[in-house]
Amino acid sequence: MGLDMKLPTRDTQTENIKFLKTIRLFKNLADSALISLATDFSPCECAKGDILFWQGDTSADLYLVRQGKVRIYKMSPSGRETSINIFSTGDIFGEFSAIDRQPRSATALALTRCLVWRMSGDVFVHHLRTMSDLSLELNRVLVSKLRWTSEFAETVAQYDAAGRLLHILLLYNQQFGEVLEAGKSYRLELGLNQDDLASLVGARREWVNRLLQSWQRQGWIEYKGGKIVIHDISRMMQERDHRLDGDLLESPTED
Amino acid sequence: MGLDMKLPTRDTQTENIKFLKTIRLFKNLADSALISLATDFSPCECAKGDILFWQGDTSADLYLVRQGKVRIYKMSPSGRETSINIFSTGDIFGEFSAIDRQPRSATALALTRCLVWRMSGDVFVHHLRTMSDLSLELNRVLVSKLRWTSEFAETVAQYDAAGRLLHILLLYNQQFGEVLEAGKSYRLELGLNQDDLASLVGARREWVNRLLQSWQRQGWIEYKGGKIVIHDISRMMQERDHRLDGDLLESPTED
DNA sequence: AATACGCTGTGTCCCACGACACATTTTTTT
DNA sequence: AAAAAAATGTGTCGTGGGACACAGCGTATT
Repeated sequence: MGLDMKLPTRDTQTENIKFLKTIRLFKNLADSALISLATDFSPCECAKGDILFWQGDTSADLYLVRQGKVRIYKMSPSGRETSINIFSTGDIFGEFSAIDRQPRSATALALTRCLVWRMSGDVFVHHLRTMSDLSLELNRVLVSKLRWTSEFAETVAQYDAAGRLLHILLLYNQQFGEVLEAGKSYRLELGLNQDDLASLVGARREWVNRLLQSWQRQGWIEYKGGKIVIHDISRMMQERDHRLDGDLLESPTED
Repeated sequence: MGLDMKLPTRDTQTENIKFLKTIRLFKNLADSALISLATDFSPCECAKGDILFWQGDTSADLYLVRQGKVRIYKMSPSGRETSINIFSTGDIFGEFSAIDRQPRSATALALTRCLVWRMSGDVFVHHLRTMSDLSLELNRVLVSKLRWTSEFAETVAQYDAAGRLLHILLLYNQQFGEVLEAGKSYRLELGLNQDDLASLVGARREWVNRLLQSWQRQGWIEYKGGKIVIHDISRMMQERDHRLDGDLLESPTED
């Protein structure tokens, strides 16, 4: 969109190594290991709108985002888009299929023009096998994802629709929100319309609309064309927690 | 409860090895590796109702169920118990904390008298570090759990309460159901009362009761004191899918 | 400029499900 | 066996939120 700068296609080796060191998965590795990894990544530029892989296909490459944003999404059986993840510089994705050779569970779409590094799944597994530190760190990374995902899975059902919407917005804000005033206001630009949001939280578009409207009227957020400005994040978090099943009796909050 | 047989406290070494080979995480390992693992597990008998670890504590042992059932559950902030998982013979749990040294995210409770094998987290990590096959297989196991959990997280919100209950019952049935007639009827003994089921699916006990009653009246299941007999599993699956958001328009099923 | 299509706002109706209130049954304790 | 506690069954009422219908709007297309 507004990104018109040149993508860095010709980094020097030391720059590459420095970059790899910023990735959690790689940060504990020796330089020699990093060099070996770096040579097995092949840079690959893609245009906005390009598809890196499709849900269901059997490719098994691993990707590392060097520049830009990639969106991972899934189609539900009813054909609606569900579950979103946005990866940007420094994030790794596609590792599931590299590791277990199962078909892709989602589609990866370049949201902006971007530069990604790609490594074949076989090569990655080879590195895992030979670098025990890498494999161990991957264990840790996967465990932390799993903790997070389980936490999420276990709590979704405890929220009502409004709680789920707040929950998801706050989660995305943590990941992608641009800070306007720390602990207070943020800008979230997900490129999701109300239909997308609705399918994410398992609600109807109309209801999402009404919720957003009402929060907007309360002055907590501003919603305009997929862009959300959060004015009072702590109020939103409070409201979300308030909507946890069973919490409803307590805390005599009047509005 | 009805389990009065002796727990096997003194298996021979070959029996132990044979047992370890039935575990997905270990099944590809060489015998020498298995022997080394087996000696680092210490068997540990516990009574029904014993707590193996508490949510929040900093123990980091890994457990392998040799006999019996263990339930993993969590307290929501509002103090309600959310049951997450039930493990039985051959299942491994507690590996998260062993790997990342974070506090336990849930409590482990022995549902029956059971025999578990325990290994210190440090020792386990040591094995991971020295057996690359083990670490690799752990990565695969974690990825498959992640795929499963994400899938679950993404779909829960799409079901109504009845759909979620069906969904969970069918999942548990896959894991623990005793086959009465393949593809038709099963017996499920979870040791969960209606309150537990309700907290699992984010519904009220009374509603769960009404749902179970109604399915019972339809002849699909039988519910008695925590034991569920499924009479017509395909009918239940059909009903569950029917309740997936967005599927409601199609399939003119009359009942 | 005109038609069209995708997104957003809002009203109206209605049912799935939560809240509360008890009755009844089963299990546990003494 | 009696008493207490836990779990289950059922009625009544209120509401969150889904279904449907249609009215702006904005921005692509011709």
